Amino acid sequence: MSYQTPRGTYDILPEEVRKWQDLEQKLRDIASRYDYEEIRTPYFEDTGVFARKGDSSDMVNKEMYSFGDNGSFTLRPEGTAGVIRSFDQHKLYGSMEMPARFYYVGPMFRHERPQKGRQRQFTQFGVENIGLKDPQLDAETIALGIDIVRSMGIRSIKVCINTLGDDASRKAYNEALRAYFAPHIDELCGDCHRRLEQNPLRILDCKVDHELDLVKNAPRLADYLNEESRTYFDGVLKALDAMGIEYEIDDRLVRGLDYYTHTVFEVISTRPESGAQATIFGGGRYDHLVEYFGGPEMSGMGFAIGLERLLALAGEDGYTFPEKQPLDAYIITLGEVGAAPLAIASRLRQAGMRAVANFTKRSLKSQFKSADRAHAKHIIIVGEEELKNNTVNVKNTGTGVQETVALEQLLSKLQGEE
RNA sequence: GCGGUCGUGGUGAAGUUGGUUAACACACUGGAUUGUGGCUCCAGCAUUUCGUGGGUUCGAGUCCCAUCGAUCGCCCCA
Repeated sequence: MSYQTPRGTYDILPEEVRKWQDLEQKLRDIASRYDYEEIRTPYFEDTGVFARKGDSSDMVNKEMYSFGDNGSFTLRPEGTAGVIRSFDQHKLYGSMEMPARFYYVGPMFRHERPQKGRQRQFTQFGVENIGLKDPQLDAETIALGIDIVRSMGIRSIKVCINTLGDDASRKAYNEALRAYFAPHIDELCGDCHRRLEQNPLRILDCKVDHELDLVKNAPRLADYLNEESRTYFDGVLKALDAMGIEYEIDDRLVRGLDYYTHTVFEVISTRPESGAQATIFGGGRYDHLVEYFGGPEMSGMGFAIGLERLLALAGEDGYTFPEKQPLDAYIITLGEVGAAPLAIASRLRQAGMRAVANFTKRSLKSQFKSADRAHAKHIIIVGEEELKNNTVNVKNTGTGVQETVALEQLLSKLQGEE
């Protein structure tokens, strides 16, 4: 019998785990600077949490892992829905200071064809703030994401931003788009036929049709924004300017989830190696999700970062991850020494040191090699002869100096050389 | 879901128009040095085996089909 990881999943081996731990530490530190607190929701929810009526995204329509009676449960394909569901379920709007600020880290699941930077189980870090609708908060949320990307040494990025406007603006625009495209439906691709009904906005960023003059000359949302929406967006841009964050306004940017209103953004890698999956993080404001899950009328804002992509870019951009911690002591043996190495290692660990004892009777040479590989600061040689006098030999691998040390003085000797 | 490329040991890989013995390097293990490593030298290390399962052939790692996986592009998105 031999098994391997299912398609689109992967093991994170110890050497890689060190990188993940480094990254997770940074995520928590940065989130904490903005006073975000972690929230942990289940890895699966009732299917309805994700499959909201009228959602046109592929993620919700054909990429979900559903199971149970009639597919009543679904492995979470994204983080926002679960957080908002939880916020409403526990009526946190009644007990928390607004805006409530949450972050989450964990696996997401989508049934897609795997590719570089696209797995079936992948990891996202995301933030959501709920209960305050203010342009400055939108800008601050984007800044948080950029802080994270920068902390991993990634510099080659571009911030793309757009506004979808409020309901009235969006409704007017959608009608204009339908009216514009309907007579030309034969010129559009199959996916866009569906989009015309469900969410005509998405025709604009269709990869198949975007070169068509028909699409290029389509009505622009900017022309349908009402005063309030326009002012809000200007406020966001001004706030970004104030922080010195450069951005590009992309009026084709509409995002994958249909729940967005007003600000939407994407931060992409400009390095060519990142391939087709260049988006590092993306998100936006959502005015109706809190209400949808049974809460009050409250607006929220958030984004999600793909951590696999972040780590890949950190490596490509030359970020150096912390080295494995060296051992304080590696204990090797000569002759018949019984359980003495174990006892010594145990004592060192009680004192808070990292120690490993070699239990094999291999040649000195190979035991020294093992000690080298462990990058031990000290090699303790427990020999049959010395043990009779209650001593061991201690070699400092930094200086190369070797001394005979009485057992009861070993600990203070090692600590003295720290 | 669609299209292209690929799949040989622990790793990187060589493998000619299908023809006895699957290079080479690194890593690993042991020895030279029977109580002291990081250098050097020597030896061992895929032995019904070339992702898996069928097929063609006197004969297949080399050809065909299927399947699983990886990878790149499309779609989608983090």
